[in-house]
Amino acid sequence: MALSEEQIVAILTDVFRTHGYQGASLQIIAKATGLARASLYHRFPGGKAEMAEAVMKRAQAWLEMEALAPLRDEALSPRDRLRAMAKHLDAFYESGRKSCLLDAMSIGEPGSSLCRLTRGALDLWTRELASALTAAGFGPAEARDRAERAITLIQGALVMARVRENPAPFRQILAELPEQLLRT
Amino acid sequence: MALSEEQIVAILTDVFRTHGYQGASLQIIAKATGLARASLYHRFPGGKAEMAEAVMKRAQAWLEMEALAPLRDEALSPRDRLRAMAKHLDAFYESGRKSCLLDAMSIGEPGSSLCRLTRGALDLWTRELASALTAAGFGPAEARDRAERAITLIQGALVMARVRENPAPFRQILAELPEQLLRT
DNA sequence: TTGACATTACCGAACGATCGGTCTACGTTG
DNA sequence: CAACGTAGACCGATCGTTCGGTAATGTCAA
Repeated sequence: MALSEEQIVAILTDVFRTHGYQGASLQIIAKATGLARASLYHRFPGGKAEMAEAVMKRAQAWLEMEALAPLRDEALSPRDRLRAMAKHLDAFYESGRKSCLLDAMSIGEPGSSLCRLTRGALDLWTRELASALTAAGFGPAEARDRAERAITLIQGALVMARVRENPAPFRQILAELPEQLLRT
Repeated sequence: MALSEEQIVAILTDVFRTHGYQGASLQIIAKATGLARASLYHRFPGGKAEMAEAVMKRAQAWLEMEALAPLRDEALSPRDRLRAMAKHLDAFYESGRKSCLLDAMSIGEPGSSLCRLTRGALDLWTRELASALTAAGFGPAEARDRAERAITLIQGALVMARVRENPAPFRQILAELPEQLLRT
Protein backbone atom coordinates (compact mmCIF):
# COMPACT_ATOMS: atom_id res chain seq x y z
CA MET A 1 0.00 0.00 0.00
CA ALA A 2 1.89 3.01 -1.26
CA LEU A 3 -0.68 5.60 -0.28
CA SER A 4 -2.78 5.69 2.85
CA GLU A 5 -6.46 6.49 2.66
CA GLU A 6 -5.70 9.81 4.32
CA GLN A 7 -3.14 10.73 1.68
CA ILE A 8 -5.48 9.81 -1.14
CA VAL A 9 -8.34 11.86 0.24
CA ALA A 10 -5.96 14.79 0.66
CA ILE A 11 -5.06 14.56 -3.02
CA LEU A 12 -8.72 14.21 -3.96
CA THR A 13 -9.48 17.34 -1.98
CA ASP A 14 -6.99 19.26 -4.03
CA VAL A 15 -8.30 17.91 -7.33
CA PHE A 16 -11.95 18.59 -6.53
CA ARG A 17 -11.33 22.09 -5.25
CA THR A 18 -9.41 23.12 -8.34
CA HIS A 19 -11.54 21.41 -10.99
CA GLY A 20 -14.93 21.29 -9.32
CA TYR A 21 -16.95 18.10 -9.02
CA GLN A 22 -17.89 17.89 -12.66
CA GLY A 23 -14.52 18.97 -13.94
CA ALA A 24 -12.61 16.43 -11.87
CA SER A 25 -12.56 13.51 -14.30
CA LEU A 26 -11.41 10.09 -13.22
CA GLN A 27 -8.53 10.53 -15.63
CA ILE A 28 -7.34 13.62 -13.76
CA ILE A 29 -7.88 11.93 -10.41
CA ALA A 30 -5.99 8.84 -11.51
CA LYS A 31 -3.04 10.89 -12.68
CA ALA A 32 -3.01 12.96 -9.49
CA THR A 33 -3.09 9.95 -7.19
CA GLY A 34 -0.87 7.74 -9.31
CA LEU A 35 -3.51 5.01 -9.17
CA ALA A 36 -5.25 3.49 -12.16
CA ARG A 37 -8.90 4.32 -12.60
CA ALA A 38 -9.90 0.78 -11.73
CA SER A 39 -7.84 0.90 -8.54
CA LEU A 40 -9.78 3.90 -7.33
CA TYR A 41 -12.88 1.73 -7.40
CA HIS A 42 -11.20 -0.61 -4.98
CA ARG A 43 -10.79 2.20 -2.47
CA PHE A 44 -14.10 3.85 -3.30
CA PRO A 45 -16.63 1.28 -4.56
CA GLY A 46 -19.20 4.03 -4.84
CA GLY A 47 -17.13 5.75 -7.51
CA LYS A 48 -16.72 9.46 -7.94
CA ALA A 49 -19.65 10.28 -5.68
CA GLU A 50 -18.08 8.35 -2.81
CA MET A 51 -14.74 10.06 -3.38
CA ALA A 52 -16.40 13.46 -3.17
CA GLU A 53 -18.26 12.38 -0.07
CA ALA A 54 -15.04 11.27 1.58
CA VAL A 55 -13.47 14.60 0.74
CA MET A 56 -16.37 16.52 2.25
CA LYS A 57 -16.43 14.35 5.37
CA ARG A 58 -12.74 14.93 5.90
CA ALA A 59 -13.11 18.65 5.30
CA GLN A 60 -15.93 18.89 7.79
CA ALA A 61 -13.92 16.95 10.36
CA TRP A 62 -10.96 19.24 9.76
CA LEU A 63 -13.18 22.29 10.11
CA GLU A 64 -14.64 21.06 13.36
CA MET A 65 -11.49 19.77 15.00
CA GLU A 66 -8.86 22.17 13.71
CA ALA A 67 -10.25 25.48 12.56
CA LEU A 68 -13.17 25.78 14.96
CA ALA A 69 -11.65 24.12 18.02
CA PRO A 70 -9.76 27.26 19.10
CA LEU A 71 -13.06 29.13 19.19
CA ARG A 72 -14.03 27.01 22.18
CA ASP A 73 -10.65 27.30 23.90
CA GLU A 74 -11.40 29.08 27.16
CA ALA A 75 -7.71 29.66 27.80
CA LEU A 76 -7.65 32.12 24.91
CA SER A 77 -8.99 35.65 24.72
CA PRO A 78 -11.79 36.21 22.19
CA ARG A 79 -9.37 38.00 19.92
CA ASP A 80 -6.84 35.18 20.06
CA ARG A 81 -9.55 32.62 19.35
CA LEU A 82 -10.44 34.42 16.15
CA ARG A 83 -6.80 34.82 15.27
CA ALA A 84 -6.27 31.09 15.66
CA MET A 85 -9.21 30.34 13.37
CA ALA A 86 -7.91 32.79 10.79
CA LYS A 87 -4.51 31.17 10.88
CA HIS A 88 -5.97 27.73 10.21
CA LEU A 89 -8.07 29.06 7.36
CA ASP A 90 -5.06 30.76 5.87
CA ALA A 91 -3.25 27.45 5.89
CA PHE A 92 -6.17 25.50 4.41
CA TYR A 93 -6.66 27.92 1.57
CA GLU A 94 -2.92 28.42 1.17
CA SER A 95 -3.38 32.15 1.63
CA GLY A 96 -5.97 32.28 -1.13
CA ARG A 97 -4.04 30.31 -3.71
CA LYS A 98 -6.44 27.40 -3.34
CA SER A 99 -10.09 27.97 -4.02
CA CYS A 100 -13.04 27.03 -1.88
CA LEU A 101 -14.16 23.46 -1.61
CA LEU A 102 -17.74 24.40 -0.80
CA ASP A 103 -17.92 26.55 -3.87
CA ALA A 104 -16.34 24.05 -6.24
CA MET A 105 -18.45 21.19 -4.96
CA SER A 106 -21.79 22.93 -4.92
CA ILE A 107 -21.76 24.25 -8.47
CA GLY A 108 -23.97 22.08 -10.60
CA GLU A 109 -27.18 20.32 -9.76
CA PRO A 110 -28.58 21.23 -6.37
CA GLY A 111 -30.27 18.84 -4.00
CA SER A 112 -27.49 16.28 -4.29
CA SER A 113 -25.98 14.67 -1.21
CA LEU A 114 -22.95 16.86 -1.79
CA CYS A 115 -25.05 19.94 -1.34
CA ARG A 116 -26.35 18.68 1.96
CA LEU A 117 -22.81 18.13 3.20
CA THR A 118 -21.62 21.55 2.11
CA ARG A 119 -24.60 23.19 3.74
CA GLY A 120 -23.96 21.29 6.94
CA ALA A 121 -20.36 22.48 7.06
CA LEU A 122 -21.43 26.05 6.46
CA ASP A 123 -24.07 25.90 9.18
CA LEU A 124 -21.63 24.39 11.64
CA TRP A 125 -19.13 27.12 10.92
CA THR A 126 -21.71 29.87 11.35
CA ARG A 127 -23.00 28.42 14.59
CA GLU A 128 -19.57 28.00 16.17
CA LEU A 129 -18.39 31.43 15.13
CA ALA A 130 -21.55 33.05 16.42
CA SER A 131 -21.16 31.17 19.67
CA ALA A 132 -17.63 32.50 20.06
CA LEU A 133 -18.91 36.02 19.48
CA THR A 134 -21.60 35.73 22.12
CA ALA A 135 -18.85 34.58 24.46
CA ALA A 136 -17.06 37.80 23.53
CA GLY A 137 -20.01 39.79 24.77
CA PHE A 138 -22.29 40.27 21.78
CA GLY A 139 -25.98 39.54 21.86
CA PRO A 140 -27.17 36.40 20.07
CA ALA A 141 -28.67 38.17 17.06
CA GLU A 142 -25.75 40.52 16.63
CA ALA A 143 -23.29 37.65 17.02
CA ARG A 144 -25.03 35.59 14.38
CA ASP A 145 -25.15 38.56 12.02
CA ARG A 146 -21.45 39.20 12.38
CA ALA A 147 -20.56 35.55 11.99
CA GLU A 148 -22.61 35.21 8.86
CA ARG A 149 -21.16 38.36 7.42
CA ALA A 150 -17.60 37.26 8.13
CA ILE A 151 -18.09 33.90 6.46
CA THR A 152 -19.76 35.55 3.51
CA LEU A 153 -16.79 37.88 3.19
CA ILE A 154 -14.38 34.96 3.28
CA GLN A 155 -16.30 33.08 0.59
CA GLY A 156 -16.36 36.17 -1.56
CA ALA A 157 -12.66 36.78 -1.08
CA LEU A 158 -11.92 33.23 -2.23
CA VAL A 159 -13.97 33.75 -5.40
CA MET A 160 -12.23 37.06 -6.04
CA ALA A 161 -8.83 35.51 -5.46
CA ARG A 162 -9.56 32.71 -7.91
CA VAL A 163 -10.96 34.91 -10.67
CA ARG A 164 -8.22 37.50 -10.44
CA GLU A 165 -5.51 34.94 -9.76
CA ASN A 166 -4.38 37.19 -6.98
CA PRO A 167 -4.49 35.95 -3.38
CA ALA A 168 -3.57 39.28 -1.79
CA PRO A 169 -7.13 40.50 -1.04
CA PHE A 170 -7.96 37.21 0.65
CA ARG A 171 -4.94 37.46 2.91
CA GLN A 172 -5.86 41.00 3.84
CA ILE A 173 -9.46 40.17 4.66
CA LEU A 174 -8.34 37.26 6.79
CA ALA A 175 -5.83 39.43 8.61
CA GLU A 176 -8.41 42.10 9.37
CA LEU A 177 -11.04 39.58 10.40
CA PRO A 178 -10.46 39.43 14.17
CA GLU A 179 -10.48 43.21 14.60
CA GLN A 180 -13.43 43.59 12.25
CA LEU A 181 -15.48 41.02 14.14
CA LEU A 182 -14.81 42.47 17.57
CA ARG A 183 -15.12 46.14 16.63
CA THR A 184 -17.86 47.59 18.80
CA MET B 1 -35.71 31.95 -37.25
CA ALA B 2 -37.76 31.28 -34.15
CA LEU B 3 -35.24 32.61 -31.66
CA SER B 4 -33.17 35.75 -31.98
CA GLU B 5 -29.49 35.69 -31.12
CA GLU B 6 -30.30 37.80 -28.08
CA GLN B 7 -32.84 35.28 -26.84
CA ILE B 8 -30.48 32.38 -27.33
CA VAL B 9 -27.65 34.05 -25.47
CA ALA B 10 -30.05 34.86 -22.65
CA ILE B 11 -30.93 31.18 -22.37
CA LEU B 12 -27.27 30.22 -22.57
CA THR B 13 -26.53 32.61 -19.73
CA ASP B 14 -29.02 30.84 -17.56
CA VAL B 15 -27.68 27.39 -18.44
CA PHE B 16 -24.05 28.31 -17.85
CA ARG B 17 -24.68 30.03 -14.55
CA THR B 18 -26.60 27.11 -13.12
CA HIS B 19 -24.45 24.25 -14.43
CA GLY B 20 -21.06 25.94 -14.75
CA TYR B 21 -19.02 25.82 -17.93
CA GLN B 22 -18.05 22.18 -17.65
CA GLY B 23 -21.42 21.03 -16.45
CA ALA B 24 -23.31 22.72 -19.27
CA SER B 25 -23.33 19.96 -21.84
CA LEU B 26 -24.48 20.55 -25.40
CA GLN B 27 -27.35 18.21 -24.67
CA ILE B 28 -28.58 20.43 -21.85
CA ILE B 29 -28.05 23.54 -23.96
CA ALA B 30 -29.90 22.02 -26.89
CA LYS B 31 -32.85 21.10 -24.72
CA ALA B 32 -32.94 24.53 -23.08
CA THR B 33 -32.86 26.41 -26.37
CA GLY B 34 -35.04 23.97 -28.29
CA LEU B 35 -32.40 23.80 -31.01
CA ALA B 36 -30.60 20.66 -32.14
CA ARG B 37 -26.92 20.45 -31.32
CA ALA B 38 -26.03 20.88 -34.96
CA SER B 39 -28.12 24.03 -35.17
CA LEU B 40 -26.17 25.53 -32.32
CA TYR B 41 -23.04 25.11 -34.39
CA HIS B 42 -24.66 27.13 -37.12
CA ARG B 43 -25.12 30.03 -34.70
CA PHE B 44 -21.83 29.48 -32.88
CA PRO B 45 -19.29 27.89 -35.23
CA GLY B 46 -16.74 28.03 -32.44
CA GLY B 47 -18.82 25.62 -30.39
CA LYS B 48 -19.21 25.68 -26.66
CA ALA B 49 -16.31 28.06 -26.16
CA GLU B 50 -17.88 30.62 -28.46
CA MET B 51 -21.22 30.26 -26.70
CA ALA B 52 -19.57 30.94 -23.37
CA GLU B 53 -17.72 33.89 -24.85
CA ALA B 54 -20.96 35.35 -26.20
CA VAL B 55 -22.53 34.95 -22.77
CA MET B 56 -19.66 36.72 -21.08
CA LYS B 57 -19.59 39.50 -23.66
CA ARG B 58 -23.30 40.09 -23.19
CA ALA B 59 -22.94 40.01 -19.42
CA GLN B 60 -20.13 42.51 -19.52
CA ALA B 61 -22.15 44.77 -21.83
CA TRP B 62 -25.10 44.50 -19.49
CA LEU B 63 -22.90 45.28 -16.50
CA GLU B 64 -21.46 48.33 -18.19
CA MET B 65 -24.61 49.75 -19.72
CA GLU B 66 -27.25 48.79 -17.19
CA ALA B 67 -25.85 48.14 -13.74
CA LEU B 68 -22.95 50.56 -13.78
CA ALA B 69 -24.46 53.33 -15.87
CA PRO B 70 -26.39 54.86 -12.93
CA LEU B 71 -23.09 55.23 -11.08
CA ARG B 72 -22.13 57.90 -13.60
CA ASP B 73 -25.52 59.62 -13.61
CA GLU B 74 -24.80 63.08 -12.31
CA ALA B 75 -28.49 63.79 -11.84
CA LEU B 76 -28.54 61.27 -9.00
CA SER B 77 -27.22 61.60 -5.49
CA PRO B 78 -24.41 59.20 -4.52
CA ARG B 79 -26.84 57.20 -2.43
CA ASP B 80 -29.35 56.93 -5.26
CA ARG B 81 -26.63 55.86 -7.67
CA LEU B 82 -25.73 52.97 -5.42
CA ARG B 83 -29.37 52.11 -4.91
CA ALA B 84 -29.88 51.97 -8.66
CA MET B 85 -26.93 49.61 -9.05
CA ALA B 86 -28.22 47.39 -6.27
CA LYS B 87 -31.61 47.25 -7.91
CA HIS B 88 -30.14 46.09 -11.20
CA LEU B 89 -28.02 43.49 -9.45
CA ASP B 90 -31.04 42.21 -7.58
CA ALA B 91 -32.82 41.76 -10.89
CA PHE B 92 -29.90 40.05 -12.58
CA TYR B 93 -29.39 37.58 -9.77
CA GLU B 94 -33.13 37.24 -9.24
CA SER B 95 -32.70 38.21 -5.60
CA GLY B 96 -30.09 35.51 -5.08
CA ARG B 97 -31.98 32.66 -6.67
CA LYS B 98 -29.58 32.65 -9.59
CA SER B 99 -25.92 32.09 -8.91
CA CYS B 100 -23.00 34.09 -10.11
CA LEU B 101 -21.87 33.84 -13.69
CA LEU B 102 -18.30 34.79 -12.85
CA ASP B 103 -18.12 32.06 -10.28
CA ALA B 104 -19.65 29.36 -12.44
CA MET B 105 -17.53 30.24 -15.45
CA SER B 106 -14.21 30.57 -13.72
CA ILE B 107 -14.20 27.25 -11.91
CA GLY B 108 -11.95 24.86 -13.75
CA GLU B 109 -8.73 25.46 -15.58
CA PRO B 110 -7.38 28.96 -15.14
CA GLY B 111 -5.69 30.99 -17.85
CA SER B 112 -8.47 30.27 -20.33
CA SER B 113 -9.99 33.08 -22.37
CA LEU B 114 -13.05 32.79 -20.15
CA CYS B 115 -10.96 33.67 -17.14
CA ARG B 116 -9.68 36.79 -18.86
CA LEU B 117 -13.22 37.89 -19.59
CA THR B 118 -14.43 37.29 -16.06
CA ARG B 119 -11.47 39.16 -14.66
CA GLY B 120 -12.11 42.05 -17.01
CA ALA B 121 -15.72 42.32 -15.88
CA LEU B 122 -14.65 42.25 -12.26
CA ASP B 123 -12.02 44.93 -12.77
CA LEU B 124 -14.46 47.13 -14.63
CA TRP B 125 -16.98 46.80 -11.85
CA THR B 126 -14.43 47.63 -9.18
CA ARG B 127 -13.14 50.64 -11.08
CA GLU B 128 -16.58 52.12 -11.74
CA LEU B 129 -17.78 51.59 -8.20
CA ALA B 130 -14.61 53.12 -6.77
CA SER B 131 -15.02 56.06 -9.10
CA ALA B 132 -18.55 56.61 -7.86
CA LEU B 133 -17.28 56.56 -4.30
CA THR B 134 -14.61 59.14 -4.96
CA ALA B 135 -17.38 61.28 -6.45
CA ALA B 136 -19.15 60.80 -3.14
CA GLY B 137 -16.23 62.34 -1.33
CA PHE B 138 -13.94 59.48 -0.41
CA GLY B 139 -10.21 59.47 -1.13
CA PRO B 140 -9.04 57.25 -3.97
CA ALA B 141 -7.52 54.54 -1.77
CA GLU B 142 -10.47 54.43 0.61
CA ALA B 143 -12.90 54.39 -2.30
CA ARG B 144 -11.13 51.49 -3.95
CA ASP B 145 -11.03 49.58 -0.67
CA ARG B 146 -14.73 50.01 -0.09
CA ALA B 147 -15.60 49.09 -3.65
CA GLU B 148 -13.53 45.93 -3.52
CA ARG B 149 -15.00 44.98 -0.19
CA ALA B 150 -18.54 45.50 -1.42
CA ILE B 151 -18.04 43.35 -4.50
CA THR B 152 -16.37 40.68 -2.42
CA LEU B 153 -19.34 40.69 -0.09
CA ILE B 154 -21.75 40.33 -3.01
CA GLN B 155 -19.80 37.41 -4.45
CA GLY B 156 -19.74 35.73 -1.09
CA ALA B 157 -23.44 36.28 -0.59
CA LEU B 158 -24.15 34.61 -3.92
CA VAL B 159 -22.11 31.58 -2.93
CA MET B 160 -23.86 31.41 0.41
CA ALA B 161 -27.25 31.73 -1.23
CA ARG B 162 -26.48 28.91 -3.63
CA VAL B 163 -25.09 26.53 -1.05
CA ARG B 164 -27.86 27.11 1.45
CA GLU B 165 -30.52 27.38 -1.20
CA ASN B 166 -31.70 30.46 0.64
CA PRO B 167 -31.60 33.81 -1.11
CA ALA B 168 -32.56 35.88 1.94
CA PRO B 169 -29.01 36.83 3.07
CA PHE B 170 -28.17 38.01 -0.43
CA ARG B 171 -31.18 40.26 -0.53
CA GLN B 172 -30.30 41.71 2.85
CA ILE B 173 -26.70 42.42 1.93
CA LEU B 174 -27.80 44.09 -1.27
CA ALA B 175 -30.34 46.19 0.60
CA GLU B 176 -27.77 47.36 3.15
CA LEU B 177 -25.14 48.01 0.51
CA PRO B 178 -25.72 51.73 -0.17
CA GLU B 179 -25.74 52.70 3.50
CA GLN B 180 -22.77 50.47 4.22
CA LEU B 181 -20.72 51.96 1.42
CA LEU B 182 -21.41 55.58 2.35
CA ARG B 183 -21.10 55.19 6.12
CA THR B 184 -18.37 57.59 7.21
C1' DT C 1 9.84 -23.29 7.92
C1' DT C 2 6.99 -24.39 4.68
C1' DG C 3 3.15 -24.89 1.56
C1' DA C 4 -1.85 -23.85 0.78
C1' DC C 5 -5.26 -20.62 0.95
C1' DA C 6 -7.63 -16.44 1.58
C1' DT C 7 -7.49 -11.45 1.44
C1' DT C 8 -5.86 -7.14 -0.16
C1' DA C 9 -4.15 -3.89 -3.61
C1' DC C 10 -3.73 -3.05 -7.97
C1' DC C 11 -4.32 -2.60 -13.13
C1' DG C 12 -5.28 -3.53 -18.45
C1' DA C 13 -9.04 -3.80 -21.20
C1' DA C 14 -13.34 -3.07 -22.33
C1' DC C 15 -18.27 -1.59 -21.42
C1' DG C 16 -22.34 1.51 -22.70
C1' DA C 17 -23.20 6.26 -22.54
C1' DT C 18 -22.24 10.75 -23.46
C1' DC C 19 -19.02 14.25 -24.67
C1' DG C 20 -18.02 18.20 -28.20
C1' DG C 21 -18.08 18.50 -33.04
C1' DT C 22 -18.94 17.55 -38.36
C1' DC C 23 -21.38 16.25 -42.64
C1' DT C 24 -25.05 16.22 -45.47
C1' DA C 25 -29.64 16.72 -46.69
C1' DC C 26 -34.18 18.76 -46.14
C1' DG C 27 -37.60 22.48 -45.75
C1' DT C 28 -38.53 27.18 -45.96
C1' DT C 29 -38.42 31.81 -47.79
C1' DG C 30 -36.94 35.28 -50.72
C1' DC D 1 -33.33 28.86 -58.04
C1' DA D 2 -30.13 30.42 -54.28
C1' DA D 3 -29.49 31.30 -49.52
C1' DC D 4 -30.42 30.34 -45.03
C1' DG D 5 -31.78 27.95 -40.86
C1' DT D 6 -32.55 23.51 -39.24
C1' DA D 7 -31.67 18.78 -37.84
C1' DG D 8 -30.77 13.47 -38.36
C1' DA D 9 -26.99 10.61 -38.58
C1' DC D 10 -22.63 10.00 -37.43
C1' DC D 11 -17.52 10.75 -35.82
C1' DG D 12 -13.60 9.93 -32.60
C1' DA D 13 -12.69 10.87 -27.89
C1' DT D 14 -13.69 10.69 -23.30
C1' DC D 15 -16.92 10.00 -19.62
C1' DG D 16 -17.78 6.99 -15.27
C1' DT D 17 -17.89 2.23 -14.47
C1' DT D 18 -17.18 -2.84 -14.49
C1' DC D 19 -14.76 -7.18 -15.14
C1' DG D 20 -11.18 -10.52 -15.13
C1' DG D 21 -6.95 -11.33 -13.68
C1' DT D 22 -2.28 -10.65 -11.28
C1' DA D 23 0.94 -9.50 -8.05
C1' DA D 24 1.71 -8.75 -3.16
C1' DT D 25 0.34 -9.65 1.81
C1' DG D 26 -1.16 -11.92 5.40
C1' DT D 27 -2.87 -16.39 7.97
C1' DC D 28 -2.46 -20.67 9.60
C1' DA D 29 -2.20 -25.69 9.81
C1' DA D 30 1.35 -29.19 8.91
